[in-house]
Amino acid sequence: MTREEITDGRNLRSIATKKRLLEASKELFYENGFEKTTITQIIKRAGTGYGTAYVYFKGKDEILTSLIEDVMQEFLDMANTPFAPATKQEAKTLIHKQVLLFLNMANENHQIMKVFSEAIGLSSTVDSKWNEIRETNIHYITRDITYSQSQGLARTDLQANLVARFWFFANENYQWEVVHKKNTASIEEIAKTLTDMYVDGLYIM
Amino acid sequence: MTREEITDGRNLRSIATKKRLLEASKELFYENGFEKTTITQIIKRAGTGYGTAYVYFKGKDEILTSLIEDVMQEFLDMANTPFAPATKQEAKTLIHKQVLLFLNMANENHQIMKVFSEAIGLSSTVDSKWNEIRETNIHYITRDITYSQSQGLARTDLQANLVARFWFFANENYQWEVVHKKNTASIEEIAKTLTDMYVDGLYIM
DNA sequence: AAAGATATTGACACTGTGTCAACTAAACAA
DNA sequence: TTGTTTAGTTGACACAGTGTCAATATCTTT
Repeated sequence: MTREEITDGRNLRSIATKKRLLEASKELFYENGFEKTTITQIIKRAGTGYGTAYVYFKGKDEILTSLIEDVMQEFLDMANTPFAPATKQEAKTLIHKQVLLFLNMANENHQIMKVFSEAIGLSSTVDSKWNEIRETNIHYITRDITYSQSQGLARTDLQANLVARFWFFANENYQWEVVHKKNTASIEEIAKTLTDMYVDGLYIM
Repeated sequence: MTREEITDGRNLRSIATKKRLLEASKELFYENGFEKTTITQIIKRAGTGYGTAYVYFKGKDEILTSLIEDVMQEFLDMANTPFAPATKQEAKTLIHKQVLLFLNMANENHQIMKVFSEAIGLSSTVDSKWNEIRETNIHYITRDITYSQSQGLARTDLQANLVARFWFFANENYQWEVVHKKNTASIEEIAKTLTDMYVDGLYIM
């Protein structure tokens, strides 16, 4: 209820310290990746003592999660987009837009996403965060497919949740390719191919 | 040319030592995973001295790669299966069979595959090994799609290599689900859904 | 200015890796 | 058989990184 905005000198200092630690971490993660960055490197660049890092964060993991929180929220928000097409063509347009959004977000945040992808598998916290994003996305895709099926737009002989995973997995992997700048085709081309395959495979007519 | 089968007592002993190290490693990897297993644990179970492990392997990575070599070869071999369907229906049958093979192999070798998946991202050697498998598979899938396109069986408005990645990515992720026993549906159901979506999206008629 | 509260610090204990000089044991030569 | 060489084994050591905590510094309040 009451926003405790205690802003005496000490508090301001501690806020600044935490910020310096985060800034330094971000820089180092971008430069050398997550694993190769050590706490010692971070505190040196931030100009603090070793123990200070552990005052603000439980460890390297928590520093990273702190840094990626915003991007992850974007991903979660993006998942729940209104979807109520009346025709197959309309569905295609909506889905295409969605794929583009997804891939472009990956592209724009490729630096932090790269660190993120490295940390999946390295840190169980990051891992479960990504799984949350995954399952949330799949959940909403399933909902959209079910809707299309109920409208007679999509074939009903396929299980919505299985198709949803299929679709998300393909998107996810292309996303990582984009993040690592390994994509052999342009984002636009990728989006077009993915959408065409998907919609023509799932939708009727 | 000349197979140097020196099998004096010393050599036999060293072979046995290496084998013991591999056995112990396998057991521990299965029990506690790759990362949590330490060299000390391994040499204790193998009944050797600490340094001995480093005589036979450069480190934990090399022990693992040694253990997964066989499975990986299987994956590589599997990729290059004859594919020359005359009709869409025939293509569907062949592809369905292939997906089943892929997922079943993952299922049968789920223990070692689980360790494998953990080590991807943790070890650059393992990572690049998996990438090799990936690219090889995608290469052959691309070849098959191109063939189908040339036969007038598949639509030509989609880039074969992009579709191939799309397809492989979906398979790969389902494979990991199977490996981690996270799959929500049976292997048969998964294979059916994947194949239907894919073939109906890509093939004509 | 003394006391109290908060923030900062680096030395320390701990875990794990990889190396290497010393050691042991088998094979061979005389 | 014994001495020598060669192959195989070993654990102590140096090193790198983590996380903790008692001591210290700095700011705020009385």
